[in-house]
Amino acid sequence: MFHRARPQSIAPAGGFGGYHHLVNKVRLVDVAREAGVHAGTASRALNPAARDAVSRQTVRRVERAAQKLGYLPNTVARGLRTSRSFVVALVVPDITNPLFPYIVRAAEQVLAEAGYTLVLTDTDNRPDTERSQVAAMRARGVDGFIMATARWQDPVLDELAEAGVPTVLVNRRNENGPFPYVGADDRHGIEMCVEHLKALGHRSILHLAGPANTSTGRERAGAFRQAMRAQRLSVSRSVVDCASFTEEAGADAVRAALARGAMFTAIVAGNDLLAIGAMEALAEHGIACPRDVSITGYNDVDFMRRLTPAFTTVRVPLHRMGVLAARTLLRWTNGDE
Amino acid sequence: MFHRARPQSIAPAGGFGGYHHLVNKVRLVDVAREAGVHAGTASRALNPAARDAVSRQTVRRVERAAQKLGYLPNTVARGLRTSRSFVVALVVPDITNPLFPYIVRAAEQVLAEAGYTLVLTDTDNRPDTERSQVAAMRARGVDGFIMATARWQDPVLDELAEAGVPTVLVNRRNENGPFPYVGADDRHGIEMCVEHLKALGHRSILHLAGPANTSTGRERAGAFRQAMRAQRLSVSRSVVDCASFTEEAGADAVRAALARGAMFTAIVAGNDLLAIGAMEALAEHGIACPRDVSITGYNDVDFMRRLTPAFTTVRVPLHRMGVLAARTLLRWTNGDE
DNA sequence: CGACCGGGCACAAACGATTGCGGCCCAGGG
DNA sequence: CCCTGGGCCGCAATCGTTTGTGCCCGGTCG
Repeated sequence: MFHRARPQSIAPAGGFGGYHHLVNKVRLVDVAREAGVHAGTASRALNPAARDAVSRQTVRRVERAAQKLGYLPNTVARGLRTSRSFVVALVVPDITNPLFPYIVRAAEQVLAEAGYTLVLTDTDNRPDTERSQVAAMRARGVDGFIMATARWQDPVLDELAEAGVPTVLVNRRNENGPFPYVGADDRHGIEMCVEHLKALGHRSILHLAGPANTSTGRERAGAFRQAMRAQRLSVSRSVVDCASFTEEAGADAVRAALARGAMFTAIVAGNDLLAIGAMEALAEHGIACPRDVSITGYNDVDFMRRLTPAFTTVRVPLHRMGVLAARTLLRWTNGDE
Repeated sequence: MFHRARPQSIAPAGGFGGYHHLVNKVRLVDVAREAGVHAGTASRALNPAARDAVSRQTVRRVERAAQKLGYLPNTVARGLRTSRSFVVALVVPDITNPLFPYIVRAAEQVLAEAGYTLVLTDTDNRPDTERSQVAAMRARGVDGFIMATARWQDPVLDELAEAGVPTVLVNRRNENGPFPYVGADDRHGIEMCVEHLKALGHRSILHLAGPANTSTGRERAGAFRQAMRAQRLSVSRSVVDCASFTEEAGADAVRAALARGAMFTAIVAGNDLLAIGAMEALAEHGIACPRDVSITGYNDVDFMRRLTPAFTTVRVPLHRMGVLAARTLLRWTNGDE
């Protein structure tokens, strides 16, 4: 049950008027004049990489002047000249999916620390908005992309590859591209689920596979089949495909499986959301979750452990993935290697 | 229970090498040459606002040429000349707080549609990183800020106000500033909670108040007192402060209240997370949640309804808040009013 | 003593788009 | 026939920073 709050919007009386953009009027020339040198010299003095072309004292004078005037370099002008923006774009399919905020947050911290800025774009799971957003970011001159939206066959990634834009894939990857990929070892995770369920005595296990156009979907499915065989368990008709990584898709898949009379005592879901959907569908048929059927999830989204019953799930090092993805991209854009 | 997945990172053999930045080599001059006109003319032809200074046919020729060459205007150069970046910064305290992704997503959609780009910065609830991030964004020349981090007394906001940077507050606001604010009507929401609990027969109600340096914390507390008085219920010693909007703080507050022998049959929590923490602390004392004590939350964070027991909570129109905040900022930066 | 060298700095050309200004041409009116 | 006016377009300055080039000067070596 919930109550609904009234929205509210307070505007200051008299509108917005009265502000002029008086921000940051001090340019490099001003600093140079204050220090009594030419702008070019001031530029070198402030640039650690070119600082050795300037005398010790001049560096100090310029620094002091910059400090005094509160100089902030104009990133736009610099970007125009150097064709580097120190901006990277992070593209996610849906930021409200609790999986992504952790990645976003981690990447942003690493990038900010390195002097980069992160722009976020949410594609709402739509390939066409993904395409247009990526184009917009490229026009904006971002230094690179972290893509969390990879599909197994992904034209957008192909274009990025062809254009040679520094790009790192996270969480999902495409079939064959040149891009570095940062993700968890799904094979191992699924393996653990199957072993866990077998140890509990289960023999007939169903897998709810994520969409086949995502690497996570197909790889977990493949891992499931392999793990089942390794455990000498039957895999015939034990994998059912889900249209997307959502609760609805999970519920639908389970309903379909029940309708065709599938027999199982446990479910390995490709995703936490699928697991929740599965549980709901089972409940519709009077099947209780830990009692009649065991379910494992995937991702260990934070609230999983607060649910009743608590799910067994695979924890994915989301924070570390974000960190790693950002670092990998930085190594690339900074030209190391 | 959870299993832990091994992290994994796949780098393409041979490193990153082999890419050169051959992206978007076509400039306005190229388009102009293709169309047989001067760059200035091409610029006007492509700019809807200046298009009427160019003949019908020239516009067509330029457009065709741009299309053919795949011209994308260089946003950086444009930004340098016009001193507008078409970028707005959205500052959140913690993106993993499930409250914010909805706002982020909504704002980003509105902004993208208007040709703007959203840069996200997560301050990790630290005022100093907030300050430095805002400075960095300003140097980058963003057109405006959407701030979701407002504290009741907030020097960063004061600086933005003094500098005249277009800024809109969302979800939280500061004590007295000139900035438009978009949020829900907390007073009304809390009122509904109190009425709801009273209708259930509760007379001794405890309020877990959020931090006093946030508007949401203090306003909900004020609303609680007012609503209690309106219902002719006692408010003496019925408000207990929490250090932050976290489960731990909620649990601590309830433990403290129990320790000092507070009597209550219901709790109005300032936040869903506080509500969860409260429930856990009660459970420690053998107090069951819907049976012995009723709890209401606030925000209707998505998973609240999956918890057992399901909480009564106040749904806040997060999406609409994001939309409204973005629109408000756009009106400002576009100079309307 | 002249030539050479190199540190330290000024000069000016980029980067790519926008925009005020002025010139050209043609039509229409005096 | 000349002048004017307006539509259309080219010219060049401009945004603020980076960076290649070259001058100047003091010192050292032959």
